[in-house]
Amino acid sequence: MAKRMPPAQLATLLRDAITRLNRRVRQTRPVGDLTGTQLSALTSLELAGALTPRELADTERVQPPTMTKIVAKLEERGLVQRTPHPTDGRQVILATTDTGRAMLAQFDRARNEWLAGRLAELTPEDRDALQRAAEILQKVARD
Amino acid sequence: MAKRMPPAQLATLLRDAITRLNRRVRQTRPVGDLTGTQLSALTSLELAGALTPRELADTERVQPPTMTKIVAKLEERGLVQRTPHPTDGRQVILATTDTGRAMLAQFDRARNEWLAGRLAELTPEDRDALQRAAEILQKVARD
DNA sequence: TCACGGTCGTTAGCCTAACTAATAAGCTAG
DNA sequence: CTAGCTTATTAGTTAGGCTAACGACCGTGA
Repeated sequence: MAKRMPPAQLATLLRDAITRLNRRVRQTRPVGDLTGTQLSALTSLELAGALTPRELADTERVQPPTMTKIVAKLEERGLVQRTPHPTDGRQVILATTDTGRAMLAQFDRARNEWLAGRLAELTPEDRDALQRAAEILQKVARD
Repeated sequence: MAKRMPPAQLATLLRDAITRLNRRVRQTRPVGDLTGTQLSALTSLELAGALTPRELADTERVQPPTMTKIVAKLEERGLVQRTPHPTDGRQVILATTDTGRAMLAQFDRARNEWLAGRLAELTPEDRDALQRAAEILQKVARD
């Protein structure tokens, strides 16, 4: 591995690597027509269990009106379900439907296929390094 | 660090980490108004020296009409320059102008600021891990 | 108790960025 | 020299983001 570099240079290197990999992964968008944004929102919702639109917007780092549109499309396809909030009449509770969960599993598999294949070709040491890095990056990205 | 995980699971973890970090970095769009797309195209062009619109579209993994629009905006701001192809009358040669190069340097600095700050807060060991990971990811992303 | 300020979700309107289809211009091989 | 390919552009559509504005609803303080 190359010499230890200053944070600014590492930032450039990391950003470049991540941008490229991200494009790469996005290109392998599979059959069916959930866009990346929709898939991401649906995933967040599934992970959280149930969220209000506002909460989902916050986790997706998007403004509420944007989330309104995204949710509308997901609802159109029967992937998420709205129910009224039990005590607060303003709020709405969003949750994934069974259809949504099934779709999610299917897409996740297809989406991961390319990257997983690539990773399988690496040495176990390289994979360990990436696993550690992923955990660090999660922390860094978290606000 | 967690137990060693199979490639498919690592792929999910990595993809998630990278998606989040990418959004984060994109949010720190600096002063002046070059969009991410425009910045990316300008960068590719600068790295390659000179390209035709088709070649630039290919490197950006975008369809030619999309690149037409991007280039039009960059040209409007005097950041890239078109010159006719010496032998093929259909083609056009694109290159960055001095203004474009200056803008590029400035934006790159601003773009890195947030991430570099974040990285500076990590331990040297964590930074080493990220550096190694970035190098591995470059390889993985390279077709 | 009720009026008023704040919150939640949505609508409307705008912009960027991507796509496909169609077209004009130019090249090249038979 | 013409028929067919390639290059770039134009036109039109869709997704996805934003801000501004609004109606419905909550909760608190006079």
